[in-house]
Amino acid sequence: MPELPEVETVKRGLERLIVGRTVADVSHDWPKGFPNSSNDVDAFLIGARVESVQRRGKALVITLSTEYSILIHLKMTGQLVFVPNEQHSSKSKVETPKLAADRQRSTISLHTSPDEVRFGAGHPNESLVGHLPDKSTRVVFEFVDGSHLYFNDQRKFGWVKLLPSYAVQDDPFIKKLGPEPLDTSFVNTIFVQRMRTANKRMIKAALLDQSVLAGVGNIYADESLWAARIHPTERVSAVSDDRLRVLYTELIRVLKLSIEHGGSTDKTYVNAEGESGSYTSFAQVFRREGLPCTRCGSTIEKSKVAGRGTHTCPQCQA
DNA sequence: CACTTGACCTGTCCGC
DNA sequence: TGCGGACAGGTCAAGT
Repeated sequence: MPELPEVETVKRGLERLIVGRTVADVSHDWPKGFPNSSNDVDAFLIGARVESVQRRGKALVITLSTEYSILIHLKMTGQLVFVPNEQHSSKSKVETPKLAADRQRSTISLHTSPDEVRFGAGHPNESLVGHLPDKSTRVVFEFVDGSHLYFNDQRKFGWVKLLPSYAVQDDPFIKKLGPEPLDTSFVNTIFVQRMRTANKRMIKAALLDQSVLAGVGNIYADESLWAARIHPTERVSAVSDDRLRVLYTELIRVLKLSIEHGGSTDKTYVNAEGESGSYTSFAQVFRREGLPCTRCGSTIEKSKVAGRGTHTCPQCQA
């Protein structure tokens, strides 16, 4: 369930790994891979050089030298995995430590949230790279040097679009997104303003609304509300500016903390090669129902708010 | 207008 | 061991 920090992590990885590479071939035998475009796709992709990788909310924008851009949304189970050329040619060889290290660095995990690791919804990192493409692979980009970028999506909720670069900002999905929480211009007064536009709604619903602000999903909504001691069902209108500013601070803190951890999976996951799971989640409430609140010891509860699984401390967020 | 529900999907887990 | 059903959650569309 990639949210802002996970997508940001992927963006940074892709920036390092695919910018400057030239597309040699693309296979996209999938309705949501480049819909509404048939043979044109190849014309604008093949031979195109990757100019930049950007993130907008939970979406990725890959800008190409053909003045076309690829817009990608990972939704729940999307992954983008880069596999360098050596992976294929060395498949049957005994893997050297150096090769193993290269492989670790080249793997970008989209299954970045702690629960994904814990509950095994994703591929274990160590076995993923050597076995691609697999049955969840929807789109494959091959670069001229023989490396590949795989778009995998178990549940097919995600999508990949190709559109002229000038049209990205007018794409319906991009167009309705609110401001980026981590922009330097997104100060606490802006946050309060944005939240007030959803004043009548439950505060969790407001946080999740991508048009209020972009990038917050279920995990960081729960985590930031817990940190700010605000109950998810509280109406925004019932929360003072002061408390909203606290929420702002906690939200930014949680998002940045997660990015520092490589997008909410810690290094255990990325470095999972042969190392047993000494993984520890930084999450304070998310998927911790039945466990003690780290702040007061009360038992974390799970309920449904705005149609989503919601985790709260009955004491701290009373 | 605000909110809920269902749809989109598939893999996993739980209870019988 | 198998099987049905609940569940996961980002986003959109339709219904209340």
